[in-house]
Amino acid sequence: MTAKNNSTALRTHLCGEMHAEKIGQKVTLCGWVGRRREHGEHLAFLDLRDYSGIVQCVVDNSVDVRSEWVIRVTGTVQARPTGTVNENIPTGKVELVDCKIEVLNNAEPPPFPIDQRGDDVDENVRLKYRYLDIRRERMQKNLRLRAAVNSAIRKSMESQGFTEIETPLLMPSTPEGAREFLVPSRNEPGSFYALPQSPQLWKQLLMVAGIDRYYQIAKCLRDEDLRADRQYEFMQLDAEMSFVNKDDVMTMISTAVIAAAKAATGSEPPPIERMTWHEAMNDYGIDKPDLRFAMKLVELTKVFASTEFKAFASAESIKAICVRGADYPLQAASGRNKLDALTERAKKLGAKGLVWIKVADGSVLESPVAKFLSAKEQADLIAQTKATVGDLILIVADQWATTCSVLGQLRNDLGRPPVHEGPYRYVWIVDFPMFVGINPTTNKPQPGHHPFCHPHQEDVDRLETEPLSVRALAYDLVLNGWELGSGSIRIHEPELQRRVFRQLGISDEDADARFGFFLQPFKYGAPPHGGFAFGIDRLVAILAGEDNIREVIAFPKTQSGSDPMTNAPTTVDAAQLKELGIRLLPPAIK
RNA sequence: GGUCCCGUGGUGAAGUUGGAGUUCACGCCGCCCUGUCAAGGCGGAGGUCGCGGGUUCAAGUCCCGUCGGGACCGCCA
Repeated sequence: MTAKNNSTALRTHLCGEMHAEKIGQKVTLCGWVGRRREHGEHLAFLDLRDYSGIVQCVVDNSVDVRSEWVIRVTGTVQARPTGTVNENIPTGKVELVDCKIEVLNNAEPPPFPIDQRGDDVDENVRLKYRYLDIRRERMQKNLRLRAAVNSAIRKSMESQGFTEIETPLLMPSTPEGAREFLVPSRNEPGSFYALPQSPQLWKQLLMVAGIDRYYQIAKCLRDEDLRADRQYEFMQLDAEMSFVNKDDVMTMISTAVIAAAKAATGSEPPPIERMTWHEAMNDYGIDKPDLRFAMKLVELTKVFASTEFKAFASAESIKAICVRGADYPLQAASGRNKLDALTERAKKLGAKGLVWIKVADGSVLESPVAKFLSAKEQADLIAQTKATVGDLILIVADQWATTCSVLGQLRNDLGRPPVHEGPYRYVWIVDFPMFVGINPTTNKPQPGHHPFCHPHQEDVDRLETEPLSVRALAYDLVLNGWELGSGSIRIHEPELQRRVFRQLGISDEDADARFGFFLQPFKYGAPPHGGFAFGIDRLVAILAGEDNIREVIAFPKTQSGSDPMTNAPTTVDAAQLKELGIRLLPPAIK
């Protein structure tokens, strides 16, 4: 964790290096004054703190140093007297005595405690004084863990033959997908650069350029609303490689992710399992399944194939989740109010309704609809769900996609633990559909991923005839229900790319106008290639035991996109706007 | 754009059917204290209850609006 030699002109060691083997040595340490414990005229204990830890200094109580003052202490390392060892800190067996104190800087009292109690402070206050928040052990640990992850990824990628190449931050606007941040051009008033949502276009051009294996730990920017797992700006491991299939890509990315996880946690996760998109939707109702808990979707369509119950009679797909009373006693015992709320939730998510059934003593089904279900249906229901007394069964009957997604969301609502809780469950989701549904206004298929994904070779022929049945050579990496990243084999054949664009309602002329600079190069010998990108902030947050990426970012934005410390974003003066040829509209009146 | 939660000395909280800025812990300042380690004891300072309206004899408390923060939905190809 520390460099071999931490001595500088001002210090000989770090606080955290003060262990028993240093006893007898004269050392000089620099750091901040943590806590001060006074014991009469000629004795006080100071906790001296730097990033490596704290060490106790025994000083004369006449020394005037206070909370967070920056001091330089020269003293002798001594074993603590019998009975005064502190087992709770790594340096607890020793202390510094005969201390000479030099004040390097004094300090106002900090607005919040620079210790674990800072965790409970309003996050807005922490962000306003982020430089003090980062002094705390938690943030020091998180940022250094992040650095270790970055380093492990770089080592892994380089050892696998990848070349690190930086790509531009200022690029043309390509207004597909996420909203872009725009940067006005001074030399060409009225024209704008866009900041990259990802280096996608650049890295594919690097494949045309014969780089073969590219990677970059790249900053990406998206002007979309923020969340616990989303910031305007975020870091991605961005990679692309030539002459590969999807297994090559997933193998190499898995190697880097496993190396990062090992660097962060000290233990290597098992090989990353795979699941098709259809399996994920069918069994978990979501394309980023959280495998840490069961409550899988149970197939019931055949059970109710000839039911008298109207709500089930004509449904394409009937599925259930079983909330085990043994695992989720509160949720399974939900009263009428909670069950009504669940029903409302299901309707909001697109279901026509939600059927709830409680399994009471003697396996009697308690439900408003129990009387509509035959004895065989009830028995089969119990058999399929393996429900026992005290369990709650939630059933949705609808089109397949709706049934799955509604139950998948309810499953997460009811059973999902905080994202950082172990165990870590990585999973590759493969065989995503090329298109997801039809856009009602344009009557064209909607892209599942970006439009450069290569269709599955077996499905290319159905691109025009049955577009919704076409699988893409696309894959996502999921950890504990968070999408870490996604990738695909790209289209390298210009004609196939045009066919895909046409399916999306983008004419050849439109494609040339919007992506010409990108498509033109593919005429000059683009190799087959594919790649991947995954979010470093998300991976680090989970590995650091945090459920919010702000905790692993030095200077994050709030949920409304502002920075309480710098007050960004701010207005700019008229001269700056004039130079850019920009005139502001009056504020909208509500 | 939407739903829900939060806003009380520097920090974290409590504040009842509406009745005096009341309370608790930490921090801060001063004094005391020679083995503590989130030290301890005594004393003190510190608040426009986010802001603006309204109801009321009376509002931290009820109502409306607004600002800020958070969780989620939409959005994030």
